[in-house]
Amino acid sequence: MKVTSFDVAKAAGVSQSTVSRALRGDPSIGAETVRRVAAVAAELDYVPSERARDLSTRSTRRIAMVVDLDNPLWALLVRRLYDQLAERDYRLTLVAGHGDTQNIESQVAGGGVDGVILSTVSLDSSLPALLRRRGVPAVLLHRYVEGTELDSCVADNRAGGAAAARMLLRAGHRRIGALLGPATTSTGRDREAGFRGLLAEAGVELDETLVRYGRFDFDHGRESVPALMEGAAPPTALFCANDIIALGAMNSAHELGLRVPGDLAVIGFDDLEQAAWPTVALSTVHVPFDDMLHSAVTLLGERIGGWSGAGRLVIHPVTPVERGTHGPNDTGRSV
Amino acid sequence: MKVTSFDVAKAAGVSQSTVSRALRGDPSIGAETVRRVAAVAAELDYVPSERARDLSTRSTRRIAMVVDLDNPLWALLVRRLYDQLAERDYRLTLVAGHGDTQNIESQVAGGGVDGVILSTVSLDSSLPALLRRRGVPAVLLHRYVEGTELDSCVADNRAGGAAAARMLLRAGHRRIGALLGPATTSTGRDREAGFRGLLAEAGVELDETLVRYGRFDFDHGRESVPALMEGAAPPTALFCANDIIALGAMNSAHELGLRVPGDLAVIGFDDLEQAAWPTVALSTVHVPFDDMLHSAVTLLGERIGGWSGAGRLVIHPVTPVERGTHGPNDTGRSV
DNA sequence: CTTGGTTGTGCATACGTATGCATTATTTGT
DNA sequence: ACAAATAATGCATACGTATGCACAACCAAG
Repeated sequence: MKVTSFDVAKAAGVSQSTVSRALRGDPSIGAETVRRVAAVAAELDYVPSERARDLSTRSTRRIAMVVDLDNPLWALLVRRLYDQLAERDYRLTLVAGHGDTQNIESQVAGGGVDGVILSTVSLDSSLPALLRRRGVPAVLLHRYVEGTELDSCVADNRAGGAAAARMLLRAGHRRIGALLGPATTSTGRDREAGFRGLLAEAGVELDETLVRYGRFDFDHGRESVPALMEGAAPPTALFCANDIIALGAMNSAHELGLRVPGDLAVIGFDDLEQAAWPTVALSTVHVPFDDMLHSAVTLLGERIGGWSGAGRLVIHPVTPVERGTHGPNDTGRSV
Repeated sequence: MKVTSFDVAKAAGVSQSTVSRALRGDPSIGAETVRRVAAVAAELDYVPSERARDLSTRSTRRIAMVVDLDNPLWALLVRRLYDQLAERDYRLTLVAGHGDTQNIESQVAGGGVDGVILSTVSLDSSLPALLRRRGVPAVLLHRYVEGTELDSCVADNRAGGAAAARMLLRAGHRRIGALLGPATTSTGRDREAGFRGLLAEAGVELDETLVRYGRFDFDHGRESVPALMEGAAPPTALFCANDIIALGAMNSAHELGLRVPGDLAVIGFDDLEQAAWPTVALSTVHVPFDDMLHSAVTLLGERIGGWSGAGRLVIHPVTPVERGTHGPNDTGRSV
């Protein structure tokens, strides 16, 4: 039924190995033979079996990306990653971090992919160790795990947290709240550390009743704001650990009839496309995802190429972006 | 280096075939043997080679989804599709529709995937024909191509276009503009046809100078509005062929200092998550993507199972969603 | 005319699992 | 106690490509 390289070989009057070599551009095959084989292959509508090739070459030219599909950020990452990989002739397979561990492990360690990009591991995940043990090339993206020997590409989240705090302080805010990310992720911790660090440095006290931890999602922002604003001494500004949380917060503020930033200033982190939309104009911290992905793919490529050495950590600089949501309070509510 | 089923066999004192059967739960293997083999396999940290299995079984348990990564809608589709496939123990590989044809074809027809979901084909794409010729199970999602024999799952775009028009008419609009999608897609055409059809039925003339065709993206909306509103007789309402276009239009209106819907009413199509956000409150037409994906996966599963028959077309009903952007004009500008 | 080098092809086998069929051990029926 | 049925396992091979090595043909140099 299906046409194989043997069929092509027979029709072209050569051996199967010659067909394989001719079609793959092996220089040891005569020009005339290459032409004939190519003609016959086209004639028979022959397409090499990817499955057989994968087994024979011990490579699939496929990369798995482990992501959290509930976090809208992944769409941005995947879109860019896809092109980066395509340039190097790699395919992309998606693996959701929320699946059962067993399943995830078999997907990344069963030889079905040449490498793995991890963008969703929490600090205590067993995945990095597994990948190392099995010798599967892997890179951590947007996260890192201490003690692992894997390469990591991250943004300078600590500096970004500090930059966000600085923006709010400059706008005159002193009573500042924070909607932070999960403490189980390096991203969450670093952004928090940078933010707290700068406030402390500036001698501004952070009221812990105005600090909430939660997931990196819309609902965290949306559900936290009402409680915060109904307190006795509500904040005049809110640091959100990423843009999604910030968008949730802004929407909640809108529902409560609060003006942003007049009644409540908001600042995010990531600089999603939406943040730049006129109707949003979210002040945030720009993360160079393109650069991060580029490094990640480069590092992964080196590992796949056989490079073995200590795990490297590439930290990408971030840039504060002043838009319209971090401005001063105009209610006199501030200290 | 890598541990194979032969290694496990030797260590357990059985043959390779017994290992294979034991680990896959073949009932013809004795309980005691299964136990011993499983123990040894765990001991040796054995993981079956996916590549070898793929070749041997002529199946990869992998589905390719061909999408347009520039359209934010794909993120929503993929997220849901992933879970649907996971339930049936299938993996997901992404294929960008914007890549070069050669590459796309080899990805879907090289035997690397068990089936294909096409969500980005234009009406003249050669992909459906290719897949049929090679006998690769495939389903069209959110699009259809006339004359193809593939199964298709779509929304009732025609009815949706009509519903949108009806909402605008009920709010009193008579001078209506439209930002339509590409005429090369069934989605674009059907939504347009439904919209035009209902206006004609209601005896309302559509001024062709207020109609613009473009891509299903943010910029289409954002760039079209200024030109439309600067004309001699600007529209009081705008039908956008999808929510992304509508969001672009709303942002543009915001930049021009126009109130929505007071100065310009806007209506979208798809009902993305964002449309329901309080700050957006976009009136739109709900498309049941979950249901569509469910049918698509079901149909595809049947095809993979060997079912062969005429191409089926499943049309899913849509629901108008009245939010805050389609209301009446309050400037007296209307006819 | 011989030797050594080059070029182009074929042979044989590896990749690691799944599975049809034959084989042996065990149980059941009479 | 013997034939027949059943249960458990091993043997051999298929899946379709890539590739190391041997080989044949041809050519140039001595």
